[in-house]
Order: sequence, then C-alpha cells, then structure tokens
Amino acid sequence: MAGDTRERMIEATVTALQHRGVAGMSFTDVLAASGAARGAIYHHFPAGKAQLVAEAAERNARDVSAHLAALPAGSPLEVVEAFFDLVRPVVADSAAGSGCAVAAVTIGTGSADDDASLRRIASTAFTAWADRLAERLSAAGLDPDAAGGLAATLITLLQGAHVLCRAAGDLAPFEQVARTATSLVGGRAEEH
Amino acid sequence: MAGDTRERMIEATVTALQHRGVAGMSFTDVLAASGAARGAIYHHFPAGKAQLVAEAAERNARDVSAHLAALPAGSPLEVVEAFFDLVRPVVADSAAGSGCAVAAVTIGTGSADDDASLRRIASTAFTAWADRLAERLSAAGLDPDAAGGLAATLITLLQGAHVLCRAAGDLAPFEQVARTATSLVGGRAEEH
DNA sequence: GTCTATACAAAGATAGAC
DNA sequence: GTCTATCTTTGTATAGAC
Repeated sequence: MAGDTRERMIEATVTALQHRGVAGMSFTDVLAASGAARGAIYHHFPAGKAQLVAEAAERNARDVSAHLAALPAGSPLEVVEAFFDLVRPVVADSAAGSGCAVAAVTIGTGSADDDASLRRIASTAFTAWADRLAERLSAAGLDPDAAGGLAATLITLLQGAHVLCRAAGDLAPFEQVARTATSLVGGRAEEH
Repeated sequence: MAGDTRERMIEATVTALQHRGVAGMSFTDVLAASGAARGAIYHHFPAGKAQLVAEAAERNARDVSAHLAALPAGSPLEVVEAFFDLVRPVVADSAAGSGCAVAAVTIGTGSADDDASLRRIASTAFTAWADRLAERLSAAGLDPDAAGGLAATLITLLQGAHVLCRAAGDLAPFEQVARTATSLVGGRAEEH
C-alpha cells in the first residue's frame, strides 16, 4: 500500500472541500482523515495547497462525470427525471452539510493565480457535465441548441439546489424545483 | 459621522463575503476597507466574527429583497423576463469575482453553533426572495402552487448562475439559462 | 467611543533524521 | 518514501490608554 497515501489524501481533500471550502479547509483535517504525516503533503504535492485542491477538484469532477454518463436513454422528459433521481442523493448530502467540491473551488484562496486556475477547472467541469447531459437529450430527439440549453439549465439548477438545500437543511427546495422543472419540460406549467 | 463606523464595517463585510466567503474573509480586509480601527470590531460586535457576518448577511438579504419588490407587474412571462433583467448585473459581478453574500454564509466557519445560525439566516432569505417573486407571479394570474414552484425555481437558477458564471468568468452560462427558462415558461422548448 | 499594542491560536511551509 | 519537529505568517481576540 505504498502509493495509496497520495490517493487517500486526495479523497480526504474532496471531503474537506465539500464541508468547509478552500479557505476553511486545513491540512490538519486532511492529514487526520487520510492518516498521512505532515511532511507527506509537500512530498506528494510540491506546490502545496493549491495543487492538492486542484487535483481534488479534478478528481471529483471526473467522478461526477462518470455518474452522468450512466444516465439511461429515453424521451427528453425521462432523461430529465432520471437526472433528478441521479443527483437527489448528492443534494441530500448537501442538505446534511456536504456540498459540491467543484463549486467550492470557485471561491478560492485569495491568491489571484491559484484562483484563476481553480475557476478554470470548475468551468471545464461544468461544461463537461452539461455536455454529457446534452448528449443524452440529443439522443432523445431534441435539436442540439435546445439540448444544450436544457442541459445547462439542469446543471445550473443542480448547483443552485446545492446552495438552497444546504441552507434549508433538507431536500424540500430540491423537490419543489424538480417538480416544477419536469412539469415545464413536460409542457404543462400549472399542473400538479 | 459618529455612528457610521458600524455601517461601513457591515458594508465592507458584505463585500468581503462576496469575494472570499466566511472562512476566507479576515478582519484585516474589513478594517482596511472601512477605515475602522482594530478594537472597533469587538466594540460594535461583541460576539466577534460570527455576529459581524450574520449582520452582513441579513443586510444583504434585505437589500436584495427590496430590489425584488421593485419588479413590475405583467404576464408571468413578462415577470420572468423582468427578473432575469433585474439580476443580470448582479450575476455579472459574480462573473467578475464577486458572488452572493447570502450563499457565501452557507459554508460557514466550522463552528457548529455559528454555522447553524448562518444557514438559518440564508434559508430565511431565500424563502423571502422566492415569496416576493411568487407574489408577482400570483398577481400575474398563476395559481399559488405554480407561482411558488416557478419562483423557487428562478431563485435556484439565480444561485446556480452565480456559481457557473463565477467559474466561467463571463455571463454566457446565465444568458443561455435565461433563454432556455423564458422559452420553457413561454411554452416552447425547442424554439430559438 | 476611538485607537494602539499585544496575547494567543492555527494556518501553511520547510528542514532534516530515519 | 515516510515521519517529527519547527519556522513564519496570519488570524481572532483582548487589554488598556486616550
């Protein structure tokens, strides 16, 4: 289990980012959660916190992307419903105090260089997620523009739901939005 | 200009929250921006950072609420379009590095007590904003359930757009979502 | 009520033994 | 490659003069 230390540190960093954000996360947390020693940080991540956070964000972005790739085929409405079902557990974590690690690195450390790099990672991730969704919606028969717009809207709703549900402490905001969104895509705004 | 120091400190804290979040914000920033002295913090805010941040979040929440109250009357579609026009400049600030101060306090400091208090403030604010919007949509003829669902969805989209636009560094994600949302509310999902 | 000075804790970053 | 120990900086919090 030689090379596992690095992996464990990245995983611990993802968790720390989700709970406390970049500025609120400390090496102490990561070290305690990963069981690594203090000096291990600069051994595995010579550029320090910026590098560790960047790799953690990229890791989390890829994991989410993989989940989105598992969305089943079907009609546009079915894809939308499957999307909400897929992300519900993640938003539930947000309601319990965990959040989106990629959104977290959007705030950054205060260093201009590091922040620009982190925002770029986050932006790339969001685009990749939306692209995955757009593929499914295109396959479901939507024209490319509509698929892209709807996919971007769903990702935006997901990020907003993280924020609202974390504040509320429960899934209620997410459920209300999911109902409204599926209803709108289904073509009836007033129905319940 | 005796009592103005407190006000300036709160304003400076709102700005600091928007740029760095709770954990990333320091008294040094607030002091420099407000021109206050170090001891002034615990003179005006005996409970320290938690109290200062809480008051800043409440202040920002009320300001936004006041802006939402200025939304003009009209059809549901017109209200939605007016909403996007109203928040566009705010999201543009997000794209430039500033964000939503209320969303920022959602992450918190790490202290369990303070975090619960801050999340409660944020949740109350989001609900208040959605209620304002829902009033306008009800006045526009939507039934209460549909108005509430659409209002919550628009606030969620707003928060998501803050995150996506901050990452992207421009307004493109917001504009795409605004187009899709107005199109969906207008009843045509595929049109451009 | 406002300011200066400082105590105390925690953060990130390094050096060097093993 | 892994660990211990420590340096430096920065942040919150407080005491007390004016």
